[in-house]
Amino acid sequence: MGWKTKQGQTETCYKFFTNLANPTRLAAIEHLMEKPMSVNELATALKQEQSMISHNLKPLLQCNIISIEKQGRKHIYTVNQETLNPIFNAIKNHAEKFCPRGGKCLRGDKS
Amino acid sequence: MGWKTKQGQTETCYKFFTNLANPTRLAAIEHLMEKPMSVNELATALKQEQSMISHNLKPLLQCNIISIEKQGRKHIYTVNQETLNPIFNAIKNHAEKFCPRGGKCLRGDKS
DNA sequence: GGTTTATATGAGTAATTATTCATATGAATA
DNA sequence: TATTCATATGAATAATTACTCATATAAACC
Repeated sequence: MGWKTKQGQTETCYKFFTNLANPTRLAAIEHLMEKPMSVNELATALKQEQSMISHNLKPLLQCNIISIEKQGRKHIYTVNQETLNPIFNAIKNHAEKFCPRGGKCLRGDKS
Repeated sequence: MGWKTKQGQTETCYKFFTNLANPTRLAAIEHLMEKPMSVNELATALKQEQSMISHNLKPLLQCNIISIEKQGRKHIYTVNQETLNPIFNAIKNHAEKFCPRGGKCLRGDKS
């Protein structure tokens, strides 16, 4: 496809949004925003398999949406608040301002 | 899945990011940011079928990421700059600050 | 060094999402 | 009102992405 070789913001954004357009990864991010955690802690919190969490953290790490700090055999993941806060705020504002009834249009609700 | 019924930012963001995590839709947005356009103008600019453009504009419209103004038989689409500008700026900053060599990590480049 | 604990990886399958082609709708104009 | 132009929709298929299970790696501790 043409866009794959195209330089510019579109391509950069595509990768970025792709990383965030996943419920497991977003839930992980939401939890990590509360406090940094290890893979198993996240797996427990999200009631998901450890391998699934690992698989999903990987692309976030590659994009520096999260970072890792190894403490012994635990890997503690931390979110990049500097990047994510403004984005989440922008979406929150969007939902409030442009979406009727508290962002209903953003929730897969067809009514 | 649990997250589908869960209230809150995660779910709202999921729908939002899903809409943007697509190369065709991002390319359309990029073009519409230059100037508002009709479906056929976009199809020509992106070298894509008209029906593909229509299919892709639909979810963006539902989320108010773009808006429509009907001029006769033409449907002119306009991007919601108020929402998109801060998000794209945040990603641009992220790429510059956190990604080596101009955001290479965001471009599916494994090197 | 062997064992336990923590995380990562690979490969196959399931689920989701995108795209295409045919056709429907709907507005303008002859 | 028949025709043309512009867009939307539906349904089938293609492509992508997520998930699961088995297993590998790797650090800590005995």
